[in-house]
Amino acid sequence: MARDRVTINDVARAANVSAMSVSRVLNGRPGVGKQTRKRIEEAVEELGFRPSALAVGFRQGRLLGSVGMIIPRADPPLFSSLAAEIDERIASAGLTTVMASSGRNAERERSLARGFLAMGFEGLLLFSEDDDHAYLQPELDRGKSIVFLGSPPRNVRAPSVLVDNRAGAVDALGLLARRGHRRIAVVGSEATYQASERVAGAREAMGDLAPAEVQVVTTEITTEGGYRAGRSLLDAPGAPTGILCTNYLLTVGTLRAIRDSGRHVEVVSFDDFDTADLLTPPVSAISQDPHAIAEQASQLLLQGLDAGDRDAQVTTVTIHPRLLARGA
Amino acid sequence: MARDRVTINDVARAANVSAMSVSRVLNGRPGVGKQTRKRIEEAVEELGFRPSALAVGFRQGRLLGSVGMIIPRADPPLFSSLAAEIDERIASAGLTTVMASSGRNAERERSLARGFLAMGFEGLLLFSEDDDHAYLQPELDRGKSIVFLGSPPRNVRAPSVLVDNRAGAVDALGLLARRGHRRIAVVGSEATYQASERVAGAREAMGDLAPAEVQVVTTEITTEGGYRAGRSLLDAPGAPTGILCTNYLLTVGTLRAIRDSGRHVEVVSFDDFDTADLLTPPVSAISQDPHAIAEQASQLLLQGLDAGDRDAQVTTVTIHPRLLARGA
DNA sequence: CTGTTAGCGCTTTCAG
DNA sequence: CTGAAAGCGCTAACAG
Repeated sequence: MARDRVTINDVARAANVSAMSVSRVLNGRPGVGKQTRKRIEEAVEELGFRPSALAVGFRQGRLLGSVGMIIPRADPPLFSSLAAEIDERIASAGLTTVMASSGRNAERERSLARGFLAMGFEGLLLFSEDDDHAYLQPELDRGKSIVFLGSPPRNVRAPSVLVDNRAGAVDALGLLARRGHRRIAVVGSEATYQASERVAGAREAMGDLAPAEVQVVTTEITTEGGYRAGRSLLDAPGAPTGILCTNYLLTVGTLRAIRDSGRHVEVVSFDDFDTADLLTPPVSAISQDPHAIAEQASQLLLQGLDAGDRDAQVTTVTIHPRLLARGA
Repeated sequence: MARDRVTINDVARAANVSAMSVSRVLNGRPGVGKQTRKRIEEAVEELGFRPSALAVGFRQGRLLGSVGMIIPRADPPLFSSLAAEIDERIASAGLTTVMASSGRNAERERSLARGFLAMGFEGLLLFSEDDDHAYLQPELDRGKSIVFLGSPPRNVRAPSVLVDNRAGAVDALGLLARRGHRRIAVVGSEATYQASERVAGAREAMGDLAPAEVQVVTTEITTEGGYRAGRSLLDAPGAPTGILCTNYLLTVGTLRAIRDSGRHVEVVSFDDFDTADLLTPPVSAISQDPHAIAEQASQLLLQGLDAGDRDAQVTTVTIHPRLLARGA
């Protein structure tokens, strides 16, 4: 029973009124008698009627109350905590954040971004790993509010909240050098914008660190990749005594490699994580403050939503990550 | 320019054809001449036309290709890894997973669940913390595929993938007892179904553990709550030597309390986490295998989507969590 | 307080 | 190969 969608007309018929009265009741609008209202409410309940958000959205030309957020993956702690923080702020502005993950696939990222906007979401938070965003020009022209997170918009003008990845990497190497390490390694990756910025930062800093030697190993962004990179560093002669890992997963893998090697190696992790202070020895970290990023991002997004048509100047916020020196 | 939504009619006009031909081209359907097709494609490009997913969905009565997933929060590692695993599987079935988090608020959870279904998603994965799901009856009657994760459907029949939380807690206490601990504590919470099941399991097991003494402390599910609970246990006389933490956040907080107290305490964590094996001493864990859960959940969901109208029997899959004994 | 009309953007159906 | 008509469910705008 009730296999077919129950429409507003079914309710109207059951309550012996017009669809308009039902609509008014549904939306809590005045202009319906107490009796009638009651009959309608009963009919709604009876039939299990749910207004089709699709029809409403279609009618209004947009889906009110929702913004989209696209992240590369749901599981890295940074993305998930950022997502949670942003979600909270958007929620307290009375909106719903709808998320999807691109699975680190640019094609999927694009179709999600377009899809969300086509579904009538008026705002989009885009944690992009794509290197061209020109395809979003039409939706920007149409006044959609798009905020880039973590990596800058390419070939398109839009507000963004960025992190100074290079500076973070420089700080991290500085700490290792200050702590007396002379053989330093960087376990990194070129797979994403963030990762390669960090590696680039490390490369830039190398010159200033003499007499310390810095070697860079790149690998895929997985714990396994980190483990292999760590093993290869530690098994070779002249193994490093200090390592910067440019990503959480690489940190975990490298830490396992260090444990298995039995050596004492100091690690700095780009991206802090819950248990960094609990490890022995504690792991120092470059922390991208999720609060700060979430705060800026949600503010920019909400501003963009309000802005309506006037195209405000495009804001870029760059956050300098903090070095959390632990141990020693 | 292009402030207003570009519609299929604008494209049709620009290309000097009817809307139907544009529609055919858009959907890759045959029956359009090469020349015409080309003109239309150019006009689409020119105008930056994007078909309104809202209009299409409305027309078809549903939003094809998407399923919804609701999680309590995006940041706990278990939810985020589960979300990522499920997303992957749904994606390889050619569908998109759209996520939202309830912020641990039952009201929000309901409106999201209804909202997703009202938006025309045909499937919903619900990681619920609500204790009544009768409100979903109408959508189930209408043939929506809803799969419950982690906690059972209440007052409604729907497939679910559950974890035997009690058994996990029993296993964990068993490990501590086997390892010779005679003063054991449980840091838990009654705030959610999962948490209270675990505490209940621990209470059940207490009798069988004599001569060990087991005390239970409940607190809020945050690292701070775990820290406070840990401190209160460790500062009191007869402090426990083994602690079961029934939730990741509680584990982190308790571990900090242990570190600060300078004591040696063995911890078992309900829910494994990346760095559990890297801590000193290593932290044993009760692991809810995200792969297994994701596998079952996505399968049930996809089955439900295919099922159409025939209401198959309602499947409940219960997964027995694994004890990962570490150290010692 | 209540109802009628019209149309949002798209696609199905049926004619040419 | 192409187009005209009709309608999906809902709500503004306008009667009554």
